[in-house]
Amino acid sequence: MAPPPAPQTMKERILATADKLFYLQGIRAIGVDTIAAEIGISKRTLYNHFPSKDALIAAYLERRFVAPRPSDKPPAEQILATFDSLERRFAAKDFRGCPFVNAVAELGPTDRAVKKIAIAFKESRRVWFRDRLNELGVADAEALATQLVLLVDGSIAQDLVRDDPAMARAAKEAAKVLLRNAGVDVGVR
Amino acid sequence: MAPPPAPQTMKERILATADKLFYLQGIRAIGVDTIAAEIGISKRTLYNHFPSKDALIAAYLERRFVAPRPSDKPPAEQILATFDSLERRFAAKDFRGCPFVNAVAELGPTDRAVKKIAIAFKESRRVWFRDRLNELGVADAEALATQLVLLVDGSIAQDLVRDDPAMARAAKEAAKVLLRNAGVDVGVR
DNA sequence: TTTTGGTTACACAGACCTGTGTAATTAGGC
DNA sequence: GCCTAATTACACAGGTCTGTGTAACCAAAA
Repeated sequence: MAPPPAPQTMKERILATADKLFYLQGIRAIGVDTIAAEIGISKRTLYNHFPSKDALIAAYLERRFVAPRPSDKPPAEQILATFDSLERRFAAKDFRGCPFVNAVAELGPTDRAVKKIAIAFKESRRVWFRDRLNELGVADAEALATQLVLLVDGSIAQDLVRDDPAMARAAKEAAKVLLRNAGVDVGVR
Repeated sequence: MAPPPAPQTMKERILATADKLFYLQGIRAIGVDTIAAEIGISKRTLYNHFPSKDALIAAYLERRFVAPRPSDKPPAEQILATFDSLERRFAAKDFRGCPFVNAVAELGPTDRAVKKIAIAFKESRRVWFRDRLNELGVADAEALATQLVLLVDGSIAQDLVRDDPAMARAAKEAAKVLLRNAGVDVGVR
């Protein structure tokens, strides 16, 4: 039924390893040598698949840019589930904040390409919230969606420095207040 | 009346320059040579004042750690004014996110010293909100204070990638809802 | 078998980094 | 004038980084 485990292409192996190292230790902190050594390939092979480290960085971020899969749960539940999933990710010891925000923070105002991807990602998340809110018939879905992404990114930043998964719960409680204030039913208070 | 412009000590000049460069371009992106050259001093002089770059980084962050000055305005106003001040900072072209979050993102899980300072800073901000909320007699000041810092850090992260000062206004509106929900009078809706 | 394409080992250029060593120079306090 | 302390110029060690050049190798396809 399931297709046989697709033999990972070399490119994918490189990307997966770059992802792990870049995300956990920082993009500037990891050299291409380190990535190649981790896989056990030569640096030459890596450069045969990516013309430069910058290209690898861009591919790393693009690979992180996955759309949330559609759900058939009620929109309000979907929204709140976001924060539960956040809490689970915070609890994992390999959580290190938002890769897009981190990349922008690290690579600075220099790197236009990185910033562009980060903006697209953030906007996609905001739009996802907005669409769910529209399904709920919320009046100013745009504004509320923005407020919800603030809670998401705020809890991520806080957890990054404090390592406290409770930040996700705090964000969820705040989100409930905002939703209720917009007329959304989020269960008994 | 005003004291004569205190002749900036060498140490302060170094710190001020390190601050500008570290903050705007990133800590890893700036070498000590660059800092010395920017001031027009020799690298040797810099190392006479700071034993290592790590020490300079720590001093940079500690210098950024300034307590908000006490105000005699009503607590609710003080809280909301936080977001106005945030909006002004976002509008400045030299805003580049929270230096503490950026440092943690950049220097990774490696640097304990940096993380420690960042945690202390974030906690001090939370406590400041909590104290204002207690003055207002809010029931669960701890929880609400946490939610407010989420909005602050969320808007900072969003502005970092999107360069959109409106994030501060969105955070302020959300804060108003949360405050009103806690029984605080924040003016007519 | 021969060809082809990806891979490896390895050296290397050129740049940048942190940190040190040293001797000459400057400037202020006495 | 003299002493002291900071500063300077400058070289350099030792490390890291990105990216390239090259010749050998291996496996599978033709």
